[in-house]
Amino acid sequence: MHQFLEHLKLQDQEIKKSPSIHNKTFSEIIENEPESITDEQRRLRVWSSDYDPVTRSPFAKDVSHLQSLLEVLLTSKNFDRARKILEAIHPLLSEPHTFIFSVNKYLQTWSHDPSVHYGDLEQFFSTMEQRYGITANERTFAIILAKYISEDGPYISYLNRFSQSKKTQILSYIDVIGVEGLMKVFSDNSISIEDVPEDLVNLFREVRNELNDKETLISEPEYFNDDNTEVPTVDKDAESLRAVDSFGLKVIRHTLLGLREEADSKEIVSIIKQMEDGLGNQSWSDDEASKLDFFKVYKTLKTEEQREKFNSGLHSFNLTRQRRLEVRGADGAKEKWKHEFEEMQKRGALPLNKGLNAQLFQWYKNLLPYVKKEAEMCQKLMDGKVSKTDLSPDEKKLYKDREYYAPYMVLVPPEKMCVITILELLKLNSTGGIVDGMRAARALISVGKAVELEYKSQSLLKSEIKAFSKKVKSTNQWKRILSNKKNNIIENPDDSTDWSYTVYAKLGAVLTNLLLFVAKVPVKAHNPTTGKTITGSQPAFFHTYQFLNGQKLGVIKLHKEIIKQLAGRSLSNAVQPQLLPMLVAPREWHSYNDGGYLYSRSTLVRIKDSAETTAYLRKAADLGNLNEVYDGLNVLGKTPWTVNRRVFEIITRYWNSGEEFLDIPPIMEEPNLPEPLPVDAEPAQKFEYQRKLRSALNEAASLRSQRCDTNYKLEIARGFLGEKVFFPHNVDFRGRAYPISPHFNHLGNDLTRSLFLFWEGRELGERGLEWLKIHLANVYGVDKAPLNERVQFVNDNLENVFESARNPYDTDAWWKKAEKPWQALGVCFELEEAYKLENPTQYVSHIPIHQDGTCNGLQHYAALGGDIEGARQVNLLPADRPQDVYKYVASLVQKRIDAEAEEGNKYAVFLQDKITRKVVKQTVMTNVYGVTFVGATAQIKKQIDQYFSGEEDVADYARYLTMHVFNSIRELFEGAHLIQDWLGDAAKRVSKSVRIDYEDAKSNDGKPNHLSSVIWTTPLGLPCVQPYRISKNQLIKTNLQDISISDPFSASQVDARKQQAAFPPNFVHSLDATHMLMTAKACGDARLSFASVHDSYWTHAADVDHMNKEIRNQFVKLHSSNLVQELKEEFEKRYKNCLQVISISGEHPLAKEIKEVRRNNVKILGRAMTAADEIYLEKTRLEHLNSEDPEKVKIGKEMVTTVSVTEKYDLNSIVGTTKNFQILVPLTFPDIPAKGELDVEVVKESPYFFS
Amino acid sequence: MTSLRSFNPALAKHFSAPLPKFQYSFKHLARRETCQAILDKLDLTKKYTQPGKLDIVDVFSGYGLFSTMINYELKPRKHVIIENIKANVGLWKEKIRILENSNANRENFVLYNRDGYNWDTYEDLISKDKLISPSFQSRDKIHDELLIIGNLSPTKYESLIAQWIMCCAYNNWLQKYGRVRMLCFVPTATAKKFMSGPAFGKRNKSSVKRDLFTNSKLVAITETEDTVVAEGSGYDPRLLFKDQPILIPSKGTLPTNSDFALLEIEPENIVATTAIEEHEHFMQNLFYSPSKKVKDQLPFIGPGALDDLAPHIPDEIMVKGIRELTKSDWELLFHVYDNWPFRPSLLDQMDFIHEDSRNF
DNA sequence: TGATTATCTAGTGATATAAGTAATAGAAAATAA
DNA sequence: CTATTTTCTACCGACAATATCACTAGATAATAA
Repeated sequence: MHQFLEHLKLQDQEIKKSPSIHNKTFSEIIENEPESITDEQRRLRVWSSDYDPVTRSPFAKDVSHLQSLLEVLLTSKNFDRARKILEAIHPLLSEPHTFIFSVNKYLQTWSHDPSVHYGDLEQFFSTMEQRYGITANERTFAIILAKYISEDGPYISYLNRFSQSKKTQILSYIDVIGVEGLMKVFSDNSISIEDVPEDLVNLFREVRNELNDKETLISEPEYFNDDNTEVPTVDKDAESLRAVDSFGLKVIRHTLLGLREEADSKEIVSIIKQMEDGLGNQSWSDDEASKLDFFKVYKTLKTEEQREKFNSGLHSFNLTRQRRLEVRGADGAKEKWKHEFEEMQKRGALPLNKGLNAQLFQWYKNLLPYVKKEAEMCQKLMDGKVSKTDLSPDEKKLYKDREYYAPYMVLVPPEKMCVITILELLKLNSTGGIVDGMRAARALISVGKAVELEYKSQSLLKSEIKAFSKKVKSTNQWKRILSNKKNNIIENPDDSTDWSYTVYAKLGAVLTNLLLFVAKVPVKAHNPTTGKTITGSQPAFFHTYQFLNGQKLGVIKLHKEIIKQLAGRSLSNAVQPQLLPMLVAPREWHSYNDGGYLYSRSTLVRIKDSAETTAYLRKAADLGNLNEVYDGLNVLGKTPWTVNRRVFEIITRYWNSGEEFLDIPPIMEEPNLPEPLPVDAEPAQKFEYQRKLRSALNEAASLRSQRCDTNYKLEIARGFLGEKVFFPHNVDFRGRAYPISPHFNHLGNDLTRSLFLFWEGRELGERGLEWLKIHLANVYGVDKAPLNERVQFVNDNLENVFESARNPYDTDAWWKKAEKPWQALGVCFELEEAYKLENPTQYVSHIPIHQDGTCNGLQHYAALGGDIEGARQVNLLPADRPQDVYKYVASLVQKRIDAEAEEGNKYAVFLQDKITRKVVKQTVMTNVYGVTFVGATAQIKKQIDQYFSGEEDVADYARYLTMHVFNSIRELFEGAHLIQDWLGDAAKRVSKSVRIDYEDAKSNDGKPNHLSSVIWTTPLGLPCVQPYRISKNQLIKTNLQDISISDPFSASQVDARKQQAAFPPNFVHSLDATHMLMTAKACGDARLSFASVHDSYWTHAADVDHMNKEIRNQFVKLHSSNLVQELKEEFEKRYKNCLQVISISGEHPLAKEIKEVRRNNVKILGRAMTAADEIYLEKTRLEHLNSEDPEKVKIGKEMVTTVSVTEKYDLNSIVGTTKNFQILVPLTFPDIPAKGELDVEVVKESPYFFS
Repeated sequence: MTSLRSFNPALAKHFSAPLPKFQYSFKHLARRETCQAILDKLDLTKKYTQPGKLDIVDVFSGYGLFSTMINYELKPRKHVIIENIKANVGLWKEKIRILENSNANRENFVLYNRDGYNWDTYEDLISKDKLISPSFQSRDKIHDELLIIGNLSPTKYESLIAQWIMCCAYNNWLQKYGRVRMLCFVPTATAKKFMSGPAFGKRNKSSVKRDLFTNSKLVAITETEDTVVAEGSGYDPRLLFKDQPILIPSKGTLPTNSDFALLEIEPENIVATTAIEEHEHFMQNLFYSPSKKVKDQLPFIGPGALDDLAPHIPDEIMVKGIRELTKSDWELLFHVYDNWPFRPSLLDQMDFIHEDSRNF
């Protein structure tokens, strides 16, 4: 015992600080620099639990910096520098075997250099082998093989050095060897089909039979253009659309989407021509391809065969467009500005309020030389052509800064960087709570990230071009040949390294600063003293700061003139083209970071700052645990959509009127500002004035941002009219799915949702027609009646429906009174069309029908708790009519209040007749999210405010009412609350626990660190890591201002409060997400079109019955096991090596015993015991107990620690007395609440479970 | 030590009782000797020569030793104690009870159980409850019938002292009756900042405003614990030299070892104009980076400010650091700014974060 | 030349910034005595 | 080790404070031996 305490004394000597390489510039890094790094420093650390095989490298930040430097230096062919970086990486790696990935990266890029020969590669590798003891993997061999091939070396004999299985693996690296290379290899007769990877067999066959279809060879892939080729725009259309333009609907189609490709449109146009007979007397000319309403054509097709052919032709056309969209988007924007600029010049004067685009082009022209110059300076610096010696201190600083970002500045052509900078700054207008401006930090980061995105798209494109070299067939055809290949063929998923925030910020700051410098706007003003009108130009952007509760906030503001020109519109081009909806199905998810768009990387899980989440995810992906998640998401991604043109036209008309209509806000008028006060007004009045002013401005800003947001949605929708579109999805950390494309997606409000149609159609049938009607009733607001009554409701209103469809603009049209009017209108159109047919059931419907869970969170809680009464209220039990929870709660509240009113309670008397469903709804909903009493009171207050004239104290009434609502909810969902409480308690214990690890436990203030997040695994295998930690801020100096961002690499303490409060809702959400993904998979397997908004599942009317069955089956399947019990077991495993702090009475015998142990230890230690010390001793004890050495075990058994003495006691019995003595005990979890009698199977028979 | 001439013997027993345990982050003078020394230094009897006419508004007096002593010295017509912290209200009720018993409260203490932070308190004090009715006096001199005492020692009340200073400029609140002297206990950090002169490291916007709108003295400071005070981390040395503040022994405070300072603030004769509001923004913009020079900070004044204003500003000011600017420098800059046609409106400069207030 | 000391630098932590706090209440965490 | 004071108050999608200075440790330059 004594010795351990002595050892503990030694531990006090500080561990040496690690070097910080992450903010060294490329030239400051020398190979092998950190030789001083010890194995101890390099040791892998754990995140939340040492049970999980998920680790954290202490140098992750440095390694990531070096890897990104390596990549960009290689791209710019600085091989010497890159090599230094490469060798600097090695000592920082906690797992040395991963070094091979970096080596391969170097090797591969280096091998493309013409001056390098295959001998050099082999030489280089053997050097590395000797120096670092790494072993080559198949990719390494593939790289060398590729060099052999390209130099016509003896590649076959090289390949034949390897065993057959190894050969096969080497050949599977298409991205390295390239299709052309593979063809060479395959054409060699010594290679047999057994050597060929399974997924390349097609290619192999193709090669061996190639002679048969030589004529399909074309000289080069169609998109293989240089960056400086012009992107065609269509003048005629731009002209004819200007009228629309003035209403605020700009057209993105011809700049972003209609990058017209003669070659590619040919195929689809010819298909359409072939089908002309079936299309009546319409005819199509070539150049109309870009204006085609593909959906309109598609709908008219009669046979399955036709449709298949059409879809296939369209796919090929769209694939090209999608590529262009992602890779060339920035050019499109520039061309549009240029076009308008030239038009303006032709017409002479440049009117002030017109021609925003021309203005932008002017900025672009002014900005370009500066950016070019900056890039040149960076290049010079990297070439070592700048001497550092005779610089002034200021210049030295500048130099140092430039040295940091230079490697990243020379990657993307200056032209593109200019466009990106302008677009980003305009896009961010009015974000982050800043009116007419943006947060500077966000702006800089965004610009930096946008450059990165551009660079990555470009390099992905380049590597694709390399893989499919020029001489092969059109890429599309090859892709088809290779389509059954599992992995991404154009990229190695291992080597994606994000740039650091420092790089984003510095790069962004350079570009932003230059733009702020050059961008001017013409102004006119009256000089108040002379009365003359002055004209001149002023900076278009203005860097300033704002104070928020006494905190400084860097801000970039836009000039009023620019704001005027934007006039509450959004800039269509500003939507990152890489993130628009897709024209082809997204790439399937194959890995945690591989899926979605073609040329930009998305992650499976949206991660805020948590490297921990990424680590867990990566591990899960490596273990193959995520496949079911992929499957579900892939179903969502494969659902093709189109825009509902009829509804769109109606919306546009109301939108263009500029007036308020339903949920369309009016065009902004001047905000209604309060009258200014005299200067010597009382302080109280002044502050009141400020308050009013703020609220007026806030209101105006809300309206405008709403209008702006809607504008974005409509513009994107317009761009995709008639198109077949897809939405790539990913999930939040709980597994809930979201479309990646912002603004316009089916998760939007009523207006947005009404624009969505399934591309595929399904004949209604009897049931489908009924469901269509039920859907109408639902969106109309009649969703609490039995299904037949809902059908009846629509039947009763059929005339109204038809009338709505025929005269939608009527002032008091029926559809406008619906709860969700736009969607109602959509259904009206559909029904009217259907009834035009003799037999409406034969109508081919495209509209999605929604099935919503009633209080989905509570449904899961009820299933978890087996709580029959709760289950009944949320329709888990079969019933004749749907239960309305809100109404029921309201009635419970009513009962309570009535009772108290009897007794003369004045609150009760007043509120007696004011208890409605609406009053309680929000509180019931948010109750699942753990709303507190105060929060709920605020909600209720808002609801009952209207009944008060001002004098009475509304808050008292609200509080009173809230109390009853809370009690009623608790009474009704007793089971749910028990579960909720259990989850909360478990989360609290975890987030307040201490790992048995001295280093972790030690902290400055003597209190133990709490480092364990709540982590659980969904039934589909997705690890959920709650990302709530106390963030540590990192300061980045840029030449615009310093910015602080939370350091994503810090492993700081958990935010216990947040962990606890958020766990119950997060857990339930992870379950509903699981349910959704399971249902998606099932529906996908049944080939239904499927979409979802968390707890609302969509499909064709005809397929609703089928989907409903799946919804119920999957729910039962999900809840067939005791999920809470499993969770508890998972927790017990994961946190078994953790201690928790509990408080007991100081008088308790255990307390006395512990005091005794502490006293003894203090004597030896010579200082006060900290919690960390106790943990250290306990850790030592456990190590000895678990040792192989019986001698050690013996010592362990004899050791007495503050923790070991607690083993004799039943801790649960101690808790409860006066608590003032804190002790450490092993982490345990309370027993789970007893499950009720509910058999989940019954939901299979419950019609209103989802409806 | 001289006699405690200002100590009210009637309260001797009261102040000999054990000190209250908790102070709600307020700090107080706890020794009669210290208070006496401060009162001697303030020499207020010369400034308020008509005892029968003086009203004292005493905010957050708390423990109240200093209040009772200043009361005993000045013998005011009314001494309004504004307090609403339960424990302190109790203390004051006790004091008044004692005084009433001993001499019918000839000290004229009135307890006003309201929140001293709230502006309405002062409004009601005069208009509704009419405890005092101050006279409007000319702004040529300091008001001699009204005195404000405020214990703003909790750091969170730093905003209050800042606002009280602005009331001097805007001639509102109690300052509308004339230039009313204020005696304020403030945290040491606040005193160091607010009392800094030009070029001192802690010079900030508030200290400029203090310069512009008031004539203030540092009356007393608490003893610093550590003998070694780093350069620039203490008070402005010129200030210490000029005002020769009384040193409050660290054991003479309640709670012990707490640090604070006493300021005597006399409003200057300022005419309230809208320009003052604009100047506030002007100062704020320049003070974004207080270590930079005027020429570096001018662009933050508004779009085009550097080009438009620079020609009107003398070079020697342009190269001065923001903190180095003196009162007259600032006045010159204000003048230039006032004449700039493109100067941004108050509305444009308002710091404002839009919050999404949408709910279901 | 090697050792020692002065000087410089980057990195870290603390503090200030503005200038209504509160219209609400009750538990939990933080902090001071 | 208690009592008081402060903090915070609904989940997710959705991301952010910055300038300055004093102080430290480690690196570099300078100096004297």
